[in-house]
This record gives sequence, structure tokens and C-alpha cells, in this order.
Amino acid sequence: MPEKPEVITVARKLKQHLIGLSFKNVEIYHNNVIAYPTVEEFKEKIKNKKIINIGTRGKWIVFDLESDYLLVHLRMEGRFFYRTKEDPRGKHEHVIFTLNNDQQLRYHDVRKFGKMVLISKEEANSKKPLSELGLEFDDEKLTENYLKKFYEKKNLPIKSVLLDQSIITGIGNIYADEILFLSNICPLTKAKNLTKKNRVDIIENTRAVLNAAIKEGGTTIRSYESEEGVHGLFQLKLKVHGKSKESCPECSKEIIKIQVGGRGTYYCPNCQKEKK
DNA sequence: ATACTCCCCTGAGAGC
DNA sequence: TGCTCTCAGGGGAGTA
Repeated sequence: MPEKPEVITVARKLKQHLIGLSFKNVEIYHNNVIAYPTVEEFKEKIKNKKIINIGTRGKWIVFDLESDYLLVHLRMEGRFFYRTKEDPRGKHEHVIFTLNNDQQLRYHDVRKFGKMVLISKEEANSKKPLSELGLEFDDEKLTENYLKKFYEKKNLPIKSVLLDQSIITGIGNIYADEILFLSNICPLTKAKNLTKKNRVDIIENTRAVLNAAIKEGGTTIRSYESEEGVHGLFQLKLKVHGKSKESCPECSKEIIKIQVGGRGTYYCPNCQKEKK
């Protein structure tokens, strides 16, 4: 599922194709994809909007439409395809944007978990979802002291807290496991019990993991694009996530899988000992 | 307020 | 082969 690096990669690819074009109209085949406003308003408001820029905020792709933002969250399986009007609609294509060059941008999502929001720039910063997002991993305001403020009152496992998008935004289930492994922190350790060094390590390793993945995405995405559309689904060489029963790359003991906050979580119990 | 649980949705894989 | 069951998961809604 896309986390920040994949979202950035997808946004970059979209930008290359779409910048300067306008939306002519949109067809919506699954209403639940449109989170805000109503489907009818969405269809009406998107018309003739010009794409000035495409970037990201957290895991949201942000289309800058001059007066508005089109926000797209891919969740687990959302992806975009470029098609022509003649191409038959695929089973999982739920939203089809026609551009002013008569090409189409199609949103494909097997599980229909993805969401789109069309919101004026005025409203955007004070309303969900953007108003709820915490700092980006590369924001210089992300400091040990910033984390301390949130963590010292959190009685939840650090794994769950890393996934809380209102503190640091952009980390998902896969990279959270990798960050904790590199930081030698047990995913079950309560956030309030972490040391200053733990918090420093988390910031450093979050940046290391996400930057490495972004770099990877820039080089490997090409091979996926023509076959599978623009979805940024690639992964950094992972050390623990998905590796249950394999041996730890550091100590060779067995990596195990547990559930934390309902999420599959992989770690090395030898390298990542729980602090009480 | 914080911390749970449930739910959305479908395909893949397991078990029979 | 083909059926049924379970699971995966980001984040919002609802509840204790």
C-alpha cells in the first residue's frame, strides 16, 4: 500500500503528464470514492479546472487547481491509468476524468477504499483531511522535543503511534516496522516510555527509510508504469516487514509476526526488546 | 480526552 | 475442481 515515498512517486509521474491540462468532465461509477462534496457538486465543480501543480501532503496527492485542491488518497490499492475514450472501462475503474486534450485519467481501485476530496483552498487548511495532518518527515520542525510533547502522554504502543497521521504524516504499516527495527525499539513499547535517544533515533531512521524509498521509486517506477499504471507500488529492500520465520539480518535470530492495534507487525524480539 | 472496536471492500490463499 | 472461510489494511465513525 502506498506510503509517503510511493505517493510522492505517483504525484511526480502524474505531474509529468498532466501539468497545464484542464479537466473537461468526470464520470463517477462508484459514489463512495467521493468523500467531499456531494457527487453532483464534485462533477460540476471539477469542470474546466486547470491543473497548475501536483504535489503531496501526507499520503494525499494534491492537485493544485488554482482556486481549489483535488485531494486523492489511494489507500491500499488505488492507482491511475492513462487511457483514451475508446478504451472500454475496466471493472475496477471507478472515476474517469476526461482532459481537455481528450485523453483520460482513470482511477482504478480494486477494494474501493480510496477517497477523493474537492475543496476550495480557503476551506482546505481549516477542514479535514488536511487540517488533521501532522508534520512531514522532512519538516525541520520535526524534532525530538516535538515528538516528546505527543509521546509522553501516549499510553499506546509506539507502532500504533507511528501510524497516527496527526503526529508525523506519511508513515504506513510497512515502513513503521522498518523504522522501529533500525531504531532497536520493540513495537509494543508504550510511546510514553521511550527515551530521548529513542525519539532521536525514530526521527533519524524515519528520514533514512523514507528518503531511501523515494530514491528507489525514482529509479524503479518506470518498469511498472506501462504495465500496471501509475501507482508507485514498489518497495525498498525490507529488513523485517513480511519476514516472519526468516532470520534477522543483524543477529540471525527469528523474526516474528504479532498484531499491534489490529495491524500485522514484524520484528526481531532479540534486537528489539520491550522497555517497561 | 484517550483508547478501543467495527467497518468499508475484494481477491488471494488455505482448508476440505 | 470448486466451494467456503479467513485475512489484509488506512482511517473514519461510533462507543466506553
